Amino acid sequence: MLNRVILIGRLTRDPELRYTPAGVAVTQFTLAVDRPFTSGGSKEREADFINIVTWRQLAETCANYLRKGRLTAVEGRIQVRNYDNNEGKRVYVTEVIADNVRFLESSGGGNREEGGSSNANAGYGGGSSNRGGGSREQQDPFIDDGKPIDISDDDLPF
Amino acid sequence: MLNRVILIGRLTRDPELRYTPAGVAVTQFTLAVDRPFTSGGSKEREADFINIVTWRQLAETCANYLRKGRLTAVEGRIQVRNYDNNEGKRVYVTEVIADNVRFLESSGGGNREEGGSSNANAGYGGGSSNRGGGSREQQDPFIDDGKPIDISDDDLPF
Amino acid sequence: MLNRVILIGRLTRDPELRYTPAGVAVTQFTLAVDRPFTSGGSKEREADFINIVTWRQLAETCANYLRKGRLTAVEGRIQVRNYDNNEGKRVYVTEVIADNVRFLESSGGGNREEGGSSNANAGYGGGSSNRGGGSREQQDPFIDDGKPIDISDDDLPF
Amino acid sequence: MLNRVILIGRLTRDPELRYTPAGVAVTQFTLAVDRPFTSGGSKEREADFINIVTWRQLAETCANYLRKGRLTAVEGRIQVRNYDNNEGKRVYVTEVIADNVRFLESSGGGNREEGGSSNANAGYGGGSSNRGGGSREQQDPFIDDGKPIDISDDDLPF
DNA sequence: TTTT
DNA sequence: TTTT
Repeated sequence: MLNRVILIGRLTRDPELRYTPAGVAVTQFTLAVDRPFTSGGSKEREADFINIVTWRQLAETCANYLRKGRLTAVEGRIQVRNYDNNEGKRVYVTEVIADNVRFLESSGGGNREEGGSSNANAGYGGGSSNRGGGSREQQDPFIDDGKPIDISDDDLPF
Repeated sequence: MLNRVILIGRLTRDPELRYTPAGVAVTQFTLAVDRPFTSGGSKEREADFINIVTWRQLAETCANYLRKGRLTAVEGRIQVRNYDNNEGKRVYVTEVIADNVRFLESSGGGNREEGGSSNANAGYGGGSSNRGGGSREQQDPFIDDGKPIDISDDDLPF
Repeated sequence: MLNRVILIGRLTRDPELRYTPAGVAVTQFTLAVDRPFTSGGSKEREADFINIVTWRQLAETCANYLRKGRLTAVEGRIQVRNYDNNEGKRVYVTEVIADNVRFLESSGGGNREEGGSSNANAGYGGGSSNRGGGSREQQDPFIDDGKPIDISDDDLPF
Repeated sequence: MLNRVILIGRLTRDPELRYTPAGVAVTQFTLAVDRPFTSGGSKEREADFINIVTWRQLAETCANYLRKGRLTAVEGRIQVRNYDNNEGKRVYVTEVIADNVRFLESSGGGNREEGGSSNANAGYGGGSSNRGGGSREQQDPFIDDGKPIDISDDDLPF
């Protein structure tokens, strides 16, 4: 009936872009979301590692501009898939299907692998527009203003 | 950093109340949340089955008043636990830790097991106040007004 | 950047459907959302009265099926408009622009004006399809199943 | 019943800290939240300017560390107050009462008034602990790690 | 101007 | 393993 999730956290690694056999772009990444407390006596801050999936144009934009370590806001819904693994056991997978992603940090801010970002973008961008279709020409949105970026998907079923 | 979930769906079965060795009440149930679309050519409405966990006073109230089939709103955060199963394989479990639950349907409305509700309440309520501590005397909130109920936990870590 | 609101409350009166000069449907209603506490010594439950605006197809469906007193979930974003009133003073108006509305109560449940619903629907529905265009033929969704209804707008700017 | 808001935007000015006659800290600020589209033919990005109110410890922390222009996430609920103005007319005020605020930018990042931040903090901090009570000694959380800060209120009524 |  |  109603299923809404909003998360802010950091990517645990660079996003992974793939294509379905029909050529639809899918990007997956994991968000580390710090818990609002420390458990037990531990001074260590714990986090939940939450799998995010994006589709189509949003997938391509995420693949182009998100990188490991970036602070990111994600809006979407929880989806629970299940499949039978190779031992015939049913496995349940919970993911957040994002329909709105906000890049809260420009390439310069707090990213440990400086300079890697624009290089990787070119690679991803080139590949995607050749294979997946639907990818408009994009510029690195961080180049001219340093402002966070807003992107949404078109809200189609997936 | 920020982790917020809001769901509306129906319980797939009666909630299960347990107690930790330290006597803390924990209630679990599953919410069936209809997806906003039908996939492929199917006319069948699909749902996500999302596991909900509540603690302490909120756990007792949920065990007392929620029943299979009831339309319910849940507010909380996504938590990902992992443990090693008996084959030494790491298993990941995703749950929503609820801190706010709203009962959107009184016992009369759309429930197939009419009258079962107040009976079960007594059973649960008696058990919980003996074992778990912290349970104040409660009346069936549906008796006198038929209004939805609001309950929240105290927001402590768990 | 990100602006998300989720409310559950009851309509303070029947929704009002209008049309812009260009023929676009707009429906407004107010949601009474009980506060999670009682202020001061008062036993009275207070509420916030929050103005909701819906557009186009969602507006027509809300006008057709929502009625005073109905428990309703609304998802949307906060919008702040301002205009200069007839004394030349700037007035600020805050509304929630809904893109998703869930009817949590069928016509039978908790509505004091029994039977008024289907009558009013016909009136609204007839008027709207004549004037506004874009309104598909609709049946009362409560007739055959008594399930809550899900409706969303098409996510266009407004 | 349920009333949840999540916003990400930038402060339009420095926050304002006041105290009630009873000595309770209240901080107000306005968040500029860019709309997800541009209206009409305009290339200008529009924003909603949303008033935020925080209470007690959260108020003091916001006053200490938030500054004009900072990217900030706010979680809370919509509240509608009304009062009669000096012409005897009823005025309605809509605000977001925040119970959770996340500072998404450290003092260095994207702030146009460089260096102003730590100075102002000291001023506010000193004042608040003298007048308001309840303010624990705090360090500038940005000094040692550059990570965003998480703060919540104690969830009491206000 | 407010709902249950 | 699922609800209406």
